Amino acid sequence: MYNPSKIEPKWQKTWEKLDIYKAKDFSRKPKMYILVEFPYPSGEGLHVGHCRSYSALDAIARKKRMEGYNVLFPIGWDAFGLPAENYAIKTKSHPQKTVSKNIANFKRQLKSLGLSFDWSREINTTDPKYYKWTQWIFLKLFEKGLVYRAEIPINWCPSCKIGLANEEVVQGKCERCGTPVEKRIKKQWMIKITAYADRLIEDLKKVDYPEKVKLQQINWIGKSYGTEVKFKLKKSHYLPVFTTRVDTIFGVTALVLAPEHPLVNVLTTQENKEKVKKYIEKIKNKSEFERTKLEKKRTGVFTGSYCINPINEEKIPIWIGDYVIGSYGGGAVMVVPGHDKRDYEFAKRYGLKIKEVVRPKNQKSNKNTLPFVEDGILVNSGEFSGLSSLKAREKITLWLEKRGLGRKSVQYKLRDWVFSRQHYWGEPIPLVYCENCKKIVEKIKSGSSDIKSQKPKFNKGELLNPGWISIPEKDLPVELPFVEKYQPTETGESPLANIKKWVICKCPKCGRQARRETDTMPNWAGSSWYFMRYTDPSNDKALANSKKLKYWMPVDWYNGGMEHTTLHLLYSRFWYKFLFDIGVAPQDEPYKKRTSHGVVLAEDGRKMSKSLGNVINPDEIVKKYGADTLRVYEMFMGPFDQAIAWSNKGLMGVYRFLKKFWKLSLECTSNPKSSLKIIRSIHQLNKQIDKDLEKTKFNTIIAGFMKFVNLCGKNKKEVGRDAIERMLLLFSPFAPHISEELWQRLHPERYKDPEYSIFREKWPKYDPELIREQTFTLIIQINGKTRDKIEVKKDSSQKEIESLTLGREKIKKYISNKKIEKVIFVKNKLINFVIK
RNA sequence: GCCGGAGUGCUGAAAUUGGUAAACAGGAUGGACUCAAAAUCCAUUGCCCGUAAGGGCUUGAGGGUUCGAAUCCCUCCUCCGGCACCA
Repeated sequence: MYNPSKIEPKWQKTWEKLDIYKAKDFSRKPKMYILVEFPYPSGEGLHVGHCRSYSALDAIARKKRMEGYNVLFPIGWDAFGLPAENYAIKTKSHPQKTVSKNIANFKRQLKSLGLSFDWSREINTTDPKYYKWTQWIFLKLFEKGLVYRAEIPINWCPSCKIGLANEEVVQGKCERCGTPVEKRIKKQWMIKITAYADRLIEDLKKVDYPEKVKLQQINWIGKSYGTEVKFKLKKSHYLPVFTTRVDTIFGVTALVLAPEHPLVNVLTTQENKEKVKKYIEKIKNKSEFERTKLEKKRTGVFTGSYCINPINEEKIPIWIGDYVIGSYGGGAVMVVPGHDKRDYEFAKRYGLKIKEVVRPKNQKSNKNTLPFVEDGILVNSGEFSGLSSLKAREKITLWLEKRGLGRKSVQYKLRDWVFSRQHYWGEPIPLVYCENCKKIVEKIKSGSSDIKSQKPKFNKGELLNPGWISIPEKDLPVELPFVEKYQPTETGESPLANIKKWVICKCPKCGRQARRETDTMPNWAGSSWYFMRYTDPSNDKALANSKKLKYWMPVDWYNGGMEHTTLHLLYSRFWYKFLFDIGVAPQDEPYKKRTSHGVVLAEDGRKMSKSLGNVINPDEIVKKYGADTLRVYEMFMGPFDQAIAWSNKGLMGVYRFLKKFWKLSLECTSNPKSSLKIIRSIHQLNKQIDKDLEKTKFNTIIAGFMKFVNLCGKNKKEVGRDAIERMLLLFSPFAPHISEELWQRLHPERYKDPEYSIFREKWPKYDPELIREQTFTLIIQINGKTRDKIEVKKDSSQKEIESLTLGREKIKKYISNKKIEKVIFVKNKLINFVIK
């Protein structure tokens, strides 16, 4: 009887004792670093979705070990962040406590699945020994001038009185209480990820990611090429405007500024002051949701000022409009109503002129419907009329460039990374604010004090952010103090701000009183470099030893969810590039190959959630049917990268299969040799697995195993030990417990060595000679329709086959007295007679 | 709106350098075993006509290329994912 609850814990214990999955730093074997996204240890426990991707990558890790690789397959905990904080608040227990409790539970669950993680390298982002290095990396970014402070709007829930992360805003409302979210301006730490935008796009060429992921990252970064045009204001001031369609510049009939544009006040004339003020007030009161989702109508107000179009000296009115984004392209747009949909609507609404300056190619008539938004041929554009849009963009930009009125320009949609959170449960930002140092830095900056003669030396970040001073490396980590009240505060400040004792400190630069930064890092911080820490998890001199980094990095295969494409995956690539630039990382890309898994939905097709009561608990499945059943089922359920609903019936099918296989292998071992049919079939399966596993086609691999077991079941007398042994070796990465148990029953003598395990065996190689078929099924078609098939000797010539097939009764009947027009012959595949 | 992906039996799905459509599993139906149920085993199962032999049809819809299309091209519909006033 197959009894997984008996054999599984037994082997899990043995494997742990043998330390069989430990990765060795440095080895003559080739290295293979296989990585799964480390989980956030939630209070709900392990999700069957974790099991899906972890068992799949576990199978790959196990196979690679058997193939002779020195495999690193580590695991850890991403335990900082809002969910942990909220869970702690909900359960009224300190996050430190809940996190360690949840980790213990997760660990037990992962171990009960028999995953081959190297537990000696377990890491935890909330461990001060770990986040010391998260803080260190932040300080390096600061030191190199990539960190700055900016006033940016955050999501503010007026009811809960806290700042919300974007992920917590659902359809413009607070996730918890449903109150519409407002924008509040707050000073935040920013990291200049935009400085790496080009490299983040360019280097995608070097890596093996799904095209979908690459495209999504490229779109997210959103690079567009265009021209910055300087519109003349009064007193030789200029207003720069970015456009990708400089070919339409003769059609400009207004400029529109974002409401938050810095020149709004200057440009508003006295008589328009009141109107503009009211308008901006109205915009501010609109929530972001209303501005983007509900109200697609473009509104605006005239400032009363004009500027001069540099191309033709035309006088252009300057407006303010809510459809212009402040943070993109300088926050100003040239309105070309004839050739842009939004501008057209705006112009119609406010009675602005509409000019046609581009016409479709091959069209001469004047009855052209505007707006015409595609490229075409320029008209009404002075000396540039007649040029194609493409040519005109080039020529006009050049014309402007020569006169100092414009230049080529590149814009990105990617914004800098908002790096501070006003929450408790995160890494403290290792900076202090010192009034005294601020004065000194300001003096240096104003030139009244020479930087070289200054006693305390300031780094680039300190000069860029006057008053903000780095904590010296020797004083890291800045530990998160234990507090009683970790709830978000009414003021929107981090709860750390209330701990006077912690906040007030000595400035490490000048020794005078200073105060600590009380904001913490976002939960993306710790996960942006964790894969490096696995190479050397307990190093206290560096984030990891450079030789170990050089040996293990880059990650050879990284699997994770699609939802991390534009956040975690982009952030961690950015940090790795930065660490490469300062000589810490050995390459400029962290992951060689990325694959992604689909989510596991509930049986009803909806997302699993406690409130819907449709959650599948892996513990129960393991208890009832065993870890092997769960693992194999989750690999079999469907294509790996696709979202799939759970099915208890499907799970049962896999359980039946394992039981069948158990019986078969115990019955068929007295016979040493299998028939050619059986042995050939297992070699074919061997080949299929080698091919399909690289493509993450786990479902077809499991189907292959089932097919083979069915074949054996129908031909029991032909099945021998040799086939079963090979099957066990092939099956072991997918269903490790049952395979090892049956292997032991086949080879009890080998297990006298206490160090022995099936996982110390070599991965079997298939014999290409053996699977080469002598015959094949010839498809006989008439006019492309299959009418007959016969077994034919391989490599038969067309002549041989023609005489063979034309003699057949069935074929004769079809052809009868009709004329054969053409014969199509595909070697070793088919013959097709075209008749009339 | 833009960008990406997909649409195949009752269900999850296989088949992609164009060449046997529906592998494998679930479900269903019938049968064996059983007092009975569970478990197990056997058979059937894309649809239509036919007792059968056999024939016809079939990969979201329509068109095209081809000896031959689930696969390539065009138009359209639907669903999923991402972005969303990015000038």
